[in-house]
Amino acid sequence: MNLAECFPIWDHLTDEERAILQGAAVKRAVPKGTLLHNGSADCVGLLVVRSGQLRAFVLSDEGKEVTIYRLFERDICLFSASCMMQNIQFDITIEAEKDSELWVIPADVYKKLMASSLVVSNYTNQIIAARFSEVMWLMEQIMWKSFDTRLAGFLLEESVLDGSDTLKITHDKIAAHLGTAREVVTRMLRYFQSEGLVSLSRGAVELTDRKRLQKLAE
Amino acid sequence: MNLAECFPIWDHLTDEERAILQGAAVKRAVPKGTLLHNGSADCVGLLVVRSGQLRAFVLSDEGKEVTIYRLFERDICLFSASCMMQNIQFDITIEAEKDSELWVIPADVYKKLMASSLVVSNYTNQIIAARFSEVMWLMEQIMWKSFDTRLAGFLLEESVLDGSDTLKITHDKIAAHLGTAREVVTRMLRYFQSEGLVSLSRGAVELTDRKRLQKLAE
DNA sequence: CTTTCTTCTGTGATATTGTCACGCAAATTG
DNA sequence: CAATTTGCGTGACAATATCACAGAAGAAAG
Repeated sequence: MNLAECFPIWDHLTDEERAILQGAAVKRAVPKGTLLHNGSADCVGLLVVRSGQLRAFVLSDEGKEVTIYRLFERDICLFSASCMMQNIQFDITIEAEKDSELWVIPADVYKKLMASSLVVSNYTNQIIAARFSEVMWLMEQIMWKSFDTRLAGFLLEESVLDGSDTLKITHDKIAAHLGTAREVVTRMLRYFQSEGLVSLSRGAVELTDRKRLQKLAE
Repeated sequence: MNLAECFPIWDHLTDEERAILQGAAVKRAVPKGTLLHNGSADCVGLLVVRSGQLRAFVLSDEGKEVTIYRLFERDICLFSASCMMQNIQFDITIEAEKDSELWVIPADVYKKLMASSLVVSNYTNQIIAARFSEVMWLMEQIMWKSFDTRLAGFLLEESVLDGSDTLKITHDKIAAHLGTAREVVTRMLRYFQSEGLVSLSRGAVELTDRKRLQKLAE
């Protein structure tokens, strides 16, 4: 997967701009679990996902987490380069959720490009707006959906991403994704199991009744 | 308050761009309580606050609310023109919280400007990033702060905005701002009163111990 | 100035979710 | 195989949300 395929605006760039991007971009392969960006501590630069999957989440002082969105093939992670926008006043953490291959584009290179290219600037706008939308969606979920609904939705989403009915995931991880406590997940999963929606085993959740889960998730 | 004073980038626009903006902008005065934008139902265009105060909030299906941010003099409200960005996938509602004077700039005019002016595009970026930051802040508050903390913070903020220690506000309104139920607000306020932090009367909350409220709000 | 109506507040009962404090069992390591 | 780590289960309790009222203060109507 080359850069051109990841940037839908590639065709609208000048030869010079393409050269700058191509010249500055560095390939990087990271194994599952790698921490790619840690709040305001670093400013690795723009990450472009060539393959694999990243997770963006918020970390509280006490170490609690909530996943705010995911990044897949061709997605661009701006917030690993949030230092280049002084108006971004929050910290996000990014980790590789699967073994991934990335392009890394230094923040200052992209910043210059944004400052000089209308196409890049407008495209960046689109990206931020898209992430913003995901966060708003999450907020509405957190505020107004009950936990069973959110859990059912999460399980279904995971099973789509994994392409399998049996999720290899611990209650702890699920809790971190949803921003709640492990016990809460355990209890709800047991309830789901008693209702025949899932089947549980150590480190795994098997979805046994997608239809009813779907209904729960609305 | 003219347009130039509201756009920090005014000096960086071409004469033509200024003329376009100036020609398209319409003054509008609205009384407190006016609904300026209602989800995806309309697309009034960009709102620029000449004076007064606006409130942006999210509305659930059941009619519950949370305030996500406010707009003051010189602030620009993009989301009343969110129709011009197809990546914005959420609905917010905007209302005048005080009698306000606005400039209204038609969405298509601004859209064209954004598509042709690097300065405008980058500035729009900044605005979105700023709003995004406010929403992220709110999310962290909702997720990880207890309700007494949030309430104390809200009361202090209100008293700054009103420039008074005695807030003319009902428990219902407070609940809508914070996205919770009226009873919850009532109970916490009673507790605050029993602790000597506030003094309550019908339709009003008087802050009697700012220091301890501040400490509560961290 | 009463009466009526509406808005705002208070409160108990109950449901849901979060927190704390454990204990146990399955894997993993030495 | 013993020791340790990791994941899960559970009861007790705290915080917040929901529901169902009831009463009180102010506004409107007569």
